[in-house]
Amino acid sequence: MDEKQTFITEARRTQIVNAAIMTLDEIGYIHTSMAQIAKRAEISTALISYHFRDKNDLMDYTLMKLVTDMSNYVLDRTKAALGPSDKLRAYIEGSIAYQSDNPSCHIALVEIVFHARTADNVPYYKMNDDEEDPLESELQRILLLGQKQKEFGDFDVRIMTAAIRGAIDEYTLNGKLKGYVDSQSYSAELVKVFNRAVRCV
Amino acid sequence: MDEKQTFITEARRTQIVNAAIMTLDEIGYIHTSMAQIAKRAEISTALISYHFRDKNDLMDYTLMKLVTDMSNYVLDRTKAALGPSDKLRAYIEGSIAYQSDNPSCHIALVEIVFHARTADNVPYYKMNDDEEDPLESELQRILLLGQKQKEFGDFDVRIMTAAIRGAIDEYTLNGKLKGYVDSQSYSAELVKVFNRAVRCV
Amino acid sequence: MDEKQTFITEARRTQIVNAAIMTLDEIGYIHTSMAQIAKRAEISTALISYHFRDKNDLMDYTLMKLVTDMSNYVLDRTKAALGPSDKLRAYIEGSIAYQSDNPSCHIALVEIVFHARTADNVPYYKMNDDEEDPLESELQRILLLGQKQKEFGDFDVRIMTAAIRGAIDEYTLNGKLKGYVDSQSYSAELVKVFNRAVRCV
Amino acid sequence: MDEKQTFITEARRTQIVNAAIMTLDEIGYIHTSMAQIAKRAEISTALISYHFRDKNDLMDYTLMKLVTDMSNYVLDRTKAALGPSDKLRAYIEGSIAYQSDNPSCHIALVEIVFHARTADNVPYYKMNDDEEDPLESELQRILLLGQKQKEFGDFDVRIMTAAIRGAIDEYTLNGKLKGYVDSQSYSAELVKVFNRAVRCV
DNA sequence: CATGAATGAGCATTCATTCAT
DNA sequence: AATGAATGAATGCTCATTCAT
Repeated sequence: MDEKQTFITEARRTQIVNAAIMTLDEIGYIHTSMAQIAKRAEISTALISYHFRDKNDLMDYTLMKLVTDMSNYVLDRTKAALGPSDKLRAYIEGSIAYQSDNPSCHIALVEIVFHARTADNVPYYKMNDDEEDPLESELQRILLLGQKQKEFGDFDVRIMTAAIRGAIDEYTLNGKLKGYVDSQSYSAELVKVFNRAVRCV
Repeated sequence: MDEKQTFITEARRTQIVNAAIMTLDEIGYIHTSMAQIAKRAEISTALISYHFRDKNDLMDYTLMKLVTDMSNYVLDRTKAALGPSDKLRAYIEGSIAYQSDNPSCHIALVEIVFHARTADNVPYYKMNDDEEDPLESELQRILLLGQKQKEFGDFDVRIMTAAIRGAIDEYTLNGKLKGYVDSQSYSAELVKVFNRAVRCV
Repeated sequence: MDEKQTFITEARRTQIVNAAIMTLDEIGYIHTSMAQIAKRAEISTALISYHFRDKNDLMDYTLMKLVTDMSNYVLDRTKAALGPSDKLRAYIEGSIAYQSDNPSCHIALVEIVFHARTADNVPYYKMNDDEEDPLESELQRILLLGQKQKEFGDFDVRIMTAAIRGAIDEYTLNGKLKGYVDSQSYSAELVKVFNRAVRCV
Repeated sequence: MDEKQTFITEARRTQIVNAAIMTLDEIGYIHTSMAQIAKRAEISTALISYHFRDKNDLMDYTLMKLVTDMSNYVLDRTKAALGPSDKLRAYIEGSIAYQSDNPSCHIALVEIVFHARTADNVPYYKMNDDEEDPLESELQRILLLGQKQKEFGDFDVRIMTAAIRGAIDEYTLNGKLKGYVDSQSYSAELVKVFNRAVRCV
């Protein structure tokens, strides 16, 4: 019985989170009200309040799920690749492929990150907590490995990490870019760019 | 008389826009209501409505001012630099210096870009209109010049532009980064990274 | 359960509509805000928004109810009367009796008709749509019947209809009149007047 | 000098009143704000406040002008007519002709009468003050004359007055009617109707 | 577990009016 | 005489949340 209830509860939470993602993608964070999410989930708003403490709780949970999904997607590819160069390629290609394969999810993720704020009103994108971002760590690990194996030259790993990730995210954050190149070309060219950047003479 | 009145009006508009920037920085786009802006400007909300058609008008005007300010700041530096490599350095250093010299302005800019939407609910960051971004054009011009003068190698200019700008913006958009490196170090390292990326053998 | 919920909702809507009628009568259309209606209904304004799409929706619904009520009141009397002359008498007496028996309702009706406007800003009283007014139709039917049965003479039915209805409404629309004659005398005299008018030699 | 100022003042008041009439006709009482009137008069709202104590004062003054205009229009015709029957015809025809010759004025008049309220919130149309309406008095005088000269039969003069005036006003207040008959036909038929009604055997 | 009903707080905006100039 | 600037109050409406059922 208890198990069954938990199962139902879990299913509901998933259903709500998926509706939240749809809503975020379709109408953006600002217009994403409990009512809009409830409409898409075909349930009442009160039921959302029942399953999540408040709107913030729902957004946090949704963000977590989105981050985890994306991480798994990319990490699967980097783990499978052999050697730092190949792993770097897998990282870049995987990241951009995720964006174009799951556009709704990536838009939802962006909408939350840039709109949600902590209780003290600190925006998520400014946050500097101790929680580690698995994708960031993975990229750092790849770059360090490359330096250790002398495949890569000398550079500040965290800054290179930031540069690569910024360049990757630009594809979602820059509407004009999408109109100019498809995701595969962008990712292929980015691999070349950072291959050069990483290999100092 | 007419001049004086225009002066008063212009001063008020400036005051309101500055209050809007403060508000966006402090509490974020979502909580930036007319009332909050008015509070910071120490005027009534009705006075904002008197000087701006509506909230959207105020936000657009504010965005325009922020974009223009930042563009001028960076363009002043790139125009002064000689030769593609130096211009590229000036572009990167200028962009990041602006962010750290005018943190409120840059946050306000980010808040508007990622939250504001057109009448058809298209987010500004997804927009793909014909209006050219002077900073983007300048960077493209610099890269083309470098290629023409054989100082830079062969690469897709628009993609390289996107990569550089993404890497630059990462400094504002990634809270952890700021905790790790100061803006000068980040900008210095970024210059090195893209110097290598741009110079193919 | 479903029935009960519908019952509660219907009761609330009725309560709100009645409060709207009271408000219209007491302070007139212009001052009839959601807040004033809510105050009289002793509920929150948000609850009105919950039960009606918007203010216009509430006003339309209220108007419909008022028109229906008045129509039923008068039509009950004309249907019961036999022969054109008697029906005409019943129409005039019924119409004026309704006004004096339900003064709030009739004032509310007048306030809506003369103040409400369509989305294109056309006042209801100027509207010329195809929807038929049951009271107007009934009066036309009575007059036609009288002509067919040679009880009435020759005249333009629609114009006579307008004249009779205008004379009836004058009792509500002319404050001085009420101070001079009671409704029964007015209605009795009107019957005489139009009996003569209708019976041409 | 004083005279000149008074002249200017009077001209301004007239200009404002005319703008008010235009506004009332075009967008209705509810939307007739000081700003809308000022826009049409091509002056500032403050100037309206300077020339009229408040909005109510302006509306009262406008109503007075409209009533006077219409009265003069009709009275000119009834005074010129000879004999009760002819005067009655002149009254009905004149009233309806005014409506169709000065549609904006008549609409403005209706809009004020049905929307404006005294300080104690009594609607103008319900008012029962001692001030006499020159048109009402004239019609009563005509009917009394007819009875005295035995041209008209026996009936309550004030009620007949109300009936005639109600029937006349119906032409403006009933949008469908205008779609069905032109004003001349309506007025001709009304003359016939009340000729019969007035002449008892 | 799920909902309809209900609310208080907040929103952008409009308005008549005032006042210094 | 005329205006632009300014305001407080009020408007219709939306929202996240609560609660009895």
